Amino acid sequence: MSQNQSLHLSVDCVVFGYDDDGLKVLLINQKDSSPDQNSSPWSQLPGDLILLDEGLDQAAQRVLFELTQINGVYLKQFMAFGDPNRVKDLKDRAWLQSVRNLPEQRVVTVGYYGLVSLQDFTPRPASFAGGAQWVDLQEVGPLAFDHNIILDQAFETLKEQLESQHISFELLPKKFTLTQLQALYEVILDKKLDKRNFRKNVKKMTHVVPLDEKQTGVMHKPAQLFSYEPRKN
Amino acid sequence: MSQNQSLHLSVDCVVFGYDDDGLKVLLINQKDSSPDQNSSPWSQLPGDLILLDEGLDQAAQRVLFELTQINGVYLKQFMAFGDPNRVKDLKDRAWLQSVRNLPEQRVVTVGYYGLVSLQDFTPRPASFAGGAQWVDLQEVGPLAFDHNIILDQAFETLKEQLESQHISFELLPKKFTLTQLQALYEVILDKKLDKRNFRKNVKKMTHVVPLDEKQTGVMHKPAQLFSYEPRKN
DNA sequence: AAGGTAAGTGTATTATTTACACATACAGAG
DNA sequence: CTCTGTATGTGTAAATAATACACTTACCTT
Repeated sequence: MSQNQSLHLSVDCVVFGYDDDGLKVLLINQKDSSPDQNSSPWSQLPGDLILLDEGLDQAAQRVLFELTQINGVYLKQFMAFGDPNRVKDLKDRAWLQSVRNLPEQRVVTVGYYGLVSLQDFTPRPASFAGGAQWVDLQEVGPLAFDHNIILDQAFETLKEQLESQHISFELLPKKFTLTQLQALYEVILDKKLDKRNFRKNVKKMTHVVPLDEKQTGVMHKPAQLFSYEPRKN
Repeated sequence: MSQNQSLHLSVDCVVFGYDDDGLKVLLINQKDSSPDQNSSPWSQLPGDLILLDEGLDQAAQRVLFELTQINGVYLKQFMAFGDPNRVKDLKDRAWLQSVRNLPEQRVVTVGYYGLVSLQDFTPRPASFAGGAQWVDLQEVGPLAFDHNIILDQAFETLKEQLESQHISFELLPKKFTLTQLQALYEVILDKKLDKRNFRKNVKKMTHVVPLDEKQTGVMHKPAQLFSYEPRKN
């Protein structure tokens, strides 16, 4: 208790996005502001230090918005990462020096995961010029810091909580077909599901309600559209 | 990014203990080192600031040992608590001033929950003179800071993870009867279970193995003893 | 009008969960 | 030694949930 035990605290957001093309994660590119050339620009999860007067959930929302212009998505804390050396790796030094007052200071981060429907993102936020991009989960390369670990852990948590929490609907357009819902489950759980049985289960979910509306413009029998109506209780 | 965004980080341990008498939680009493009398000594969860060179899990183990002499228990991170005002309450000021360099500094805490078998704690660590005590979950009063919230959240997490992780065995003596195991489940889940069905399920758990040993000194049919043998795989 | 495409639907089979009652082994009392 | 009290230990039938599986329908295109 004698010396100053202060450190930095950040939040990192693992935002999953889904469209018919598969499951993506939102990454940003570090601005290559380092003077020397030998450090290539890494991708990383959107994250930054929290402000001294904001709560954690609030910080996650703010940071995500500042870095990607994405607003109001479902963000849920899933784990804190506190390895004393998690930001000490050589590869990460140059960038830290360019953006932080105290680049050597230890940083503990709180991980959040979030979910968005890519269909509802039309058109994409202009600010994506800023370096944010949706990367297919299969194609994520090495990230800055320990962000690969954080991403893996977030995905594990997503799988576990998919059925218990009502998460899946955040990943779909507001109006969706049961086939879309099923495809989403299949991507996340990584296994094929039986169409009939799946639909039987959905019928039990009282918060998935059919709309008076059908798919249009498809060259097959148009599907019934559904929406998610969370009941407060 | 302009000003210093350092803050304090602590760990708090919610250690559950179980004996035939019920489910308890480990609390410590703040030493009443305040000069003025009008601040009564609060109970709190064992917790303290982390050191700058230790990991979070490591910090949890150390802090728990320093405050209660309890060593090597299963401790699992469950949530970070970061309300900017969580240590700003009037009731907590005096104590903070007596133990911290920067009593006004914001503290974010990472919650861990842990489990011990009270039967295996015979006799109790001498150091419990230091003010640690097992308090029946029903009888926990108001705690310092936001520790009631942390406790509730830990208990929720315990319930959820009881079956998926192999947690329950940490709460029992090394040799236990199936009736003890069942009673534990009933306390945590807060519902009665059917004896036969419960035993059927346990038979499926390959890591619960019968010993060549029976209960002695009981005035009824002695129960088979079991132990928990985690298989590495 | 015909062909291509995904939507939508029911039933039989199997596995899992639930409900339920009596014989057994020991300790203590008489 | 016998009797009584007490918690242990065990099986089966009924209900519920999970799985496997194939054909008709509605729309679009050519």
